[in-house]
Amino acid sequence: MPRPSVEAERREQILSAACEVVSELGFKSLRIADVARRAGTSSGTVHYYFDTKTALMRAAFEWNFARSLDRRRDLLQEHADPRQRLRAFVDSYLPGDPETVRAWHVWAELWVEALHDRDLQELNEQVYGEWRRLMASIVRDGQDAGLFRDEDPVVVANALIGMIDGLALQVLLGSRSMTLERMRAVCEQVLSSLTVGSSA
Amino acid sequence: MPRPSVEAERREQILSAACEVVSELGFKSLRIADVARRAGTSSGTVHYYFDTKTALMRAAFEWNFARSLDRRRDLLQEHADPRQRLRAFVDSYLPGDPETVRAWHVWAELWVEALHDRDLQELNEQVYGEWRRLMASIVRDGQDAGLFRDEDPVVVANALIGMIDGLALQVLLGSRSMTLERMRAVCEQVLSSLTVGSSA
DNA sequence: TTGATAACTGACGGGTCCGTCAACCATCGG
DNA sequence: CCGATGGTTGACGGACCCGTCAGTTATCAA
Repeated sequence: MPRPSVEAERREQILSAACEVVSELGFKSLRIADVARRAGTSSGTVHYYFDTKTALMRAAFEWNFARSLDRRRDLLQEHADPRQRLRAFVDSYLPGDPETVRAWHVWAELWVEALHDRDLQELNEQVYGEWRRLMASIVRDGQDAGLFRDEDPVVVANALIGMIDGLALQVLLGSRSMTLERMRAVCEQVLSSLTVGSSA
Repeated sequence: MPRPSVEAERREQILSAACEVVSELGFKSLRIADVARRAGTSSGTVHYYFDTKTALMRAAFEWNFARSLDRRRDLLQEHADPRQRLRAFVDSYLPGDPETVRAWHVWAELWVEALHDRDLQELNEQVYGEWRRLMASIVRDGQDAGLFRDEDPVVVANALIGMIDGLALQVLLGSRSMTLERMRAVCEQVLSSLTVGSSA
């Protein structure tokens, strides 16, 4: 057995680079050579770890998802109050810091790519399912504590997630009528209308 | 002056074909030759009307938008009651019939393309502005009639549009947990929570 | 009929880029 | 020191496709 395996970290480097390039150039314009350069290696090495461009992108999408979850795992433990937990959770999805923006970009590329790719649709299904599960469970906690209105938590979660997706997209597009701050305001408004005894 | 101008209708044919191909294959995989074949003409003719692929796509996006507006223009006159008007408007965006689905596909491709293209961002800004203006004005009508809660109409419109965008995307992705019917249910729920005196 | 122009065609040049491959390097066990 | 194996490299073949262009057809005015 020669040379201690560097496979894990090299894969990581390449996937991270791939996400960066996708975020900057888009899937359509991504070249293997770009990813290689960004990862500080050669195109041959990229192909050594990922047979095809498709395989690379699929792995990059999965990696992007895994990291998104990781970044939020602790967050859910930090707040005992479901209202604050929900707020913090939603807040973590606002496309503010560069890392979150990058993740959103990759995410958006996945969506459009998945429109014509069954495998990626399956991946989206898992991701979306996980996200919805987390959101619905927070809502349920809040309702059990008598803090949120008594609507179907799954419906509420779907509505919130859909809204966040749609708004984030507009923010990412640099819309002047939907800036980060305005998105934050809309979310605040909607969240506070979820809590009991606040019809205005 | 030779041969009566066929420019207008030929452009229309090509743009329509372009939207169909984009919807089926995605922007990334769209070939000029595909559009030509779909339009029943040659690649040379496509280039006769549109200098570059980029110009073709930009025009196709604009055309898609114009048609979307046309399809809904009458709809807003049909219902005197703002509640029904809002419901019909939202309903017209549900990705049910093939034409609406196709329009959504094109729309989604525009989004992702626009992430890296200032010109397309500007186009998105116009479209989104128009949509938001329509939606907000319905909400305002409803509030004036004392039918809707007294929240900022623009915030409500943004929230609704964001939600519709996000949900439609999941439906288009063939999500098992976000089907057309479930999207319809979520929209119903949210819309009815807008009307006064309905906290459940 | 003839010339002019709009509309159209499809072959092809040229650029791009994926994936392959032959060669190379580094590190280990024996 | 040697062979084996994991890891790496970059050149290149070949496929793909945009945009050009020389040539063709259709329609009109004179």
